[in-house]
Amino acid sequence: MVTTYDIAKRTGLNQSTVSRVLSGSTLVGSRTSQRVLAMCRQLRYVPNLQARGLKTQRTCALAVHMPQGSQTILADPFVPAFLSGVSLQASALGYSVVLSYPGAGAPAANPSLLVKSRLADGVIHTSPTRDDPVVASLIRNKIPFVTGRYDGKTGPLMVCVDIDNVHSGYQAGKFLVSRGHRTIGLVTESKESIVGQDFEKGFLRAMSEAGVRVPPERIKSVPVTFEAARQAAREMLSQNPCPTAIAVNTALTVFGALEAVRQAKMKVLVLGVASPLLTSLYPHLPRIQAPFEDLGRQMAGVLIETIRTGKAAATKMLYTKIIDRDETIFQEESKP
Amino acid sequence: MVTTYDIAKRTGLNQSTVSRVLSGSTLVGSRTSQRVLAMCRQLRYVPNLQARGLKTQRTCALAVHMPQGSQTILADPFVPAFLSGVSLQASALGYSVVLSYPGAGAPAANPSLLVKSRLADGVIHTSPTRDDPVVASLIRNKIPFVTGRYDGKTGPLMVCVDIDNVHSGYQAGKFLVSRGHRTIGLVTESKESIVGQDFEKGFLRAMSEAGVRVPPERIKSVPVTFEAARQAAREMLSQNPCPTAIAVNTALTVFGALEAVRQAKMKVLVLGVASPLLTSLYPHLPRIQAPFEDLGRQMAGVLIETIRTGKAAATKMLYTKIIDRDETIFQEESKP
DNA sequence: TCATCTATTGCATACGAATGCAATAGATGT
DNA sequence: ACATCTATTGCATTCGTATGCAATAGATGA
Repeated sequence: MVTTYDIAKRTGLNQSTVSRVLSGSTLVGSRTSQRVLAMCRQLRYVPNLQARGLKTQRTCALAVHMPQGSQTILADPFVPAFLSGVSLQASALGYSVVLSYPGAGAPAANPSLLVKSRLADGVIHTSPTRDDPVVASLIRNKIPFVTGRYDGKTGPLMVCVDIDNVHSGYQAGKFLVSRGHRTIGLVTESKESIVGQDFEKGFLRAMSEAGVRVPPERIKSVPVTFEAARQAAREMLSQNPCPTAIAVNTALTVFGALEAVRQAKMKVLVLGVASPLLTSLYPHLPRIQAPFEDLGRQMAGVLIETIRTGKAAATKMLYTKIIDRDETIFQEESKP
Repeated sequence: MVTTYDIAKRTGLNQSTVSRVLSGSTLVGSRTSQRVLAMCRQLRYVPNLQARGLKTQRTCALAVHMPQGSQTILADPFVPAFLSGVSLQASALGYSVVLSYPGAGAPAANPSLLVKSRLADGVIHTSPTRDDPVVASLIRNKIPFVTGRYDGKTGPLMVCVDIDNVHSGYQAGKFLVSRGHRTIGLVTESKESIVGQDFEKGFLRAMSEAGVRVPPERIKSVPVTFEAARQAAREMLSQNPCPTAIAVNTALTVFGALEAVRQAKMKVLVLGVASPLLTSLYPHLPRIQAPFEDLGRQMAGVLIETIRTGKAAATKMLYTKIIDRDETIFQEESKP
């Protein structure tokens, strides 16, 4: 392994000077600096980040804590897009990414431990649950972290970045109204989910603004499964009056609703959350596109800011778009 | 931060003794050992892995290098399942996981750099391309790594672990024959792909063993897109004789083939690679299940073995299963 | 020419854990 | 009681980098 001592020896300088060149200190003469950098390239010097971290007390790494329910998650376009966003932004800012998985052994299972054992400087925590013990632990240990919308206790180094689902529902509702629909059904994930609640809230606001009444039987909360969504949509389609459009708020349940419409052989528009597969299967369908990759980007950026400044960056909201035949409409015009 | 010195001070021992207790040395008295461990718990001691790594020259971390084509990848059930397997096995063996992404900045974009900068001890490299420069770099730098099937140059610390696609194709063909099919079409990914070639090879072997002739127009290689697969299947369905079954070798193209069958309103069996969505949409369809999570597990395990022993572990092959109405058949019986 | 000042560079040490070697304690034998 | 041996423990150093402080060079002024 090539160290700063090797560079120093070959250039006839002191290790400390080499170190200063590498950390961009202004205390070094430009000729010396050139010489050192040339030698570093020649010997293919790569800094030892463990040693650097030991000295500076920082790791320049972010831990990403993934939710466990692989079953739910696997069907989602969320993970790869999100991780890609996190990775790209992190590395653009000089940070690397470490994974944390519940169910794994220590310290990987516990993001607080990951930070305390100096494998990361902060944590990205996706989809917190109510009274999330992981969040509590992060606050207690004064660890910089960013999470989704969270109702519980907050901390001085905690930041929230999330997709605005109220806005998403509002946008969806407004879009359908603008397309002439007046009898609109809604299929959201179960009542316990904040995501689902928010979407419904926004949707209903759009309806009331448009003067459209939505009777309770036209709003169905279901578990996030294909079958549950299909059942719900099927029941809705047999109602009188039958909806001309159905809004759906997850990337999986869309397929259930579409199947119901298909089986019923009816012309009912399904507006759901985009996934690459949905685009492939129904390229002409309008859809709600959630910015998962950007969510990763923003979370990484905001977390690094928090780590660097030592105080929580500002909360951030991201907005969905409605995509219609490859044209983006309703992009941000109705953003609060 | 609580260090071994703090533990030493509070127990009246020397730091070296504390360190020995923590690393499980036999050179320590059991009473002393108890005392130290109790104090560690009391002070919530967490070892500083940067310091440990600096001294031991190891990081106990694996780098996972993900392929870039997010477009292809996003539709796949591969990423989340695979990462989950890697994470779980790695942490079970005391390792953590670092992400490497092409397109990211240094060192995250280059797994060799990740190892040289001491962020990981070895690399998991999924889906190598022909003459992969990343593989070449890993070999040149004598870095322990595991990758998929690879035809090019090999190295002393390189291990291959992959899903046996010849076997998968063979299994698929044999299954369809056992179900009475004799006119069978095949849709594989494009000719350049080793995965597709292998699948076809195995499939054809099964056909010839069964004495079934497959004319060239019943074998189609297509790009991995919904639309290309649909076209290919549609053409096949208009042939005379029309196939009674079509085998498809990716998790995305299945949907294209299914759509073609559906539009043609024909009763043709589509046997494709399983994904959670496929299971949701067509729960009763038999399907090829690829062990992505296990692939992650095995790759992590084999890599850690290679790191620990300093020489390449044995190459490993994993086998797909055919799932039929929640019963697994053809599991390993035809494994070479 | 000499004093003074600034721009560079070198020296020494610290970060926290691991480990070879020396030192000490207690146990054992005679 | 003494020597010898083994089981523990302590001491000192190392890993590679960063950084406060001291030292030196060259530049500037009078």
